[in-house]
Amino acid sequence: MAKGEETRQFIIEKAAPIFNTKGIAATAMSDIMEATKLSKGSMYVHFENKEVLAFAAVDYNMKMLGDKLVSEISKGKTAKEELFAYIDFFSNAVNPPLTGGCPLLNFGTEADDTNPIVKEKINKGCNDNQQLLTSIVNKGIANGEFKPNWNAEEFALIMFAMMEGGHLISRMSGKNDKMKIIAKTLKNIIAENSL
Amino acid sequence: MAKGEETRQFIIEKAAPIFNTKGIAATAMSDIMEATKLSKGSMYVHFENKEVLAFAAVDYNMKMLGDKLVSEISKGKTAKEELFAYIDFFSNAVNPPLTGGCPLLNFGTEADDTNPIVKEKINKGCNDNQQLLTSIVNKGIANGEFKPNWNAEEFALIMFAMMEGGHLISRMSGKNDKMKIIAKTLKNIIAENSL
DNA sequence: TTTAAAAATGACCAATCGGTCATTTTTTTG
DNA sequence: CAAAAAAATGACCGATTGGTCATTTTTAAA
Repeated sequence: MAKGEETRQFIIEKAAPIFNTKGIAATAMSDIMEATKLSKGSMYVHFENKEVLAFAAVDYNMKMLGDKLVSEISKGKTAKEELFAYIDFFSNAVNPPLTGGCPLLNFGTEADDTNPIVKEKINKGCNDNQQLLTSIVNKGIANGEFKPNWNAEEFALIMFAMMEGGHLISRMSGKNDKMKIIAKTLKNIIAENSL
Repeated sequence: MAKGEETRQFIIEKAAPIFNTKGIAATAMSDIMEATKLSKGSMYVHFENKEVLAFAAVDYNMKMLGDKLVSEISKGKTAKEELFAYIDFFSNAVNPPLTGGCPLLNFGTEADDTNPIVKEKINKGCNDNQQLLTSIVNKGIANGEFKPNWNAEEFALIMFAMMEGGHLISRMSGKNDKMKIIAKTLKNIIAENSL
């Protein structure tokens, strides 16, 4: 990797958790300068403005989360184990896999009325998550693991919505008890649809 | 109402939807000045600083939403109708009852790592919503409307989480189809637990 | 090793931020 | 109606914002 691209990636890595924690509007370029120990001029060598850096940070956060998620899911041997791995992966909202919590929730609520580009990125992230869940359920149906009449898309939607809502609730309370109940409920639904 | 209190309320009313749309950090006092057509000095007669105004705006948004919600719910004659009214009330995320969408989602995700006071306000809002749902279900159980073994608290949690998650999903897509599926699913669960 | 290109620097800029305050205007009170 | 109190004004302040650019330093190519 050329030096320029190396620095660019380094800046994104340092900026991503700051944007995810403070939000795009509340994050100043000076915050990134402090985190990277780089000068202001250097930042603008690699990013034409703050917005472009924010876009890259949003992408990076989503990719990191997705990679970690896929890595966890791939440990499951059956469709059921994969769904359980998904649930467990997001079940600790107090100490989430990403600094600042779920980027879909964070950037989505900030962007929804102000930033159509970020909004569309998050929309894609939501759809990707649901499609991932849908495909796991459908695989399990094809496997003979799950009941053939189980509505995969509908379950994927319900599960994703419940986990995002649970994430919000748990982060507000600073406690994980309600997320645990949601996880348990989802696992029960999966068990009910297992053969 | 004294003139001072009148102006104070007027400022809050104008500021509330702006904060709920743009977020606390991204809302400038100049935005409020423009919306109220009041001078900067006047703002600081009624609010010692922006943070205090933001607190008042958060409270106002939550109270407005709660009042509208209670007003809708009170139209229901049975516990089941009340739950359905709750669902319908929040089912249009594209044109939500409050400008900017759900303040619990908006302020919660902005405040979670940066503003403990707002965070606690939102935490209380989440708990109040769940308690409201819990009490409706318990009333229905006492009524003989619902199955006596239905876990009211657990359902309240699941329903609230699903609606918040659905709200996020629908606002990102700009479409209401998935929120409708969530509403239908919740109504099915209620029907299954009805006698 | 020389040289051209890329990267890094930090002083500098205009605009905007939250906030203050002496002054004027309006409202309330006696 | 007069006097006191409260409310409203807008010029002004220092700090910070995102962003620029001439200059220096580092890297890569010949």
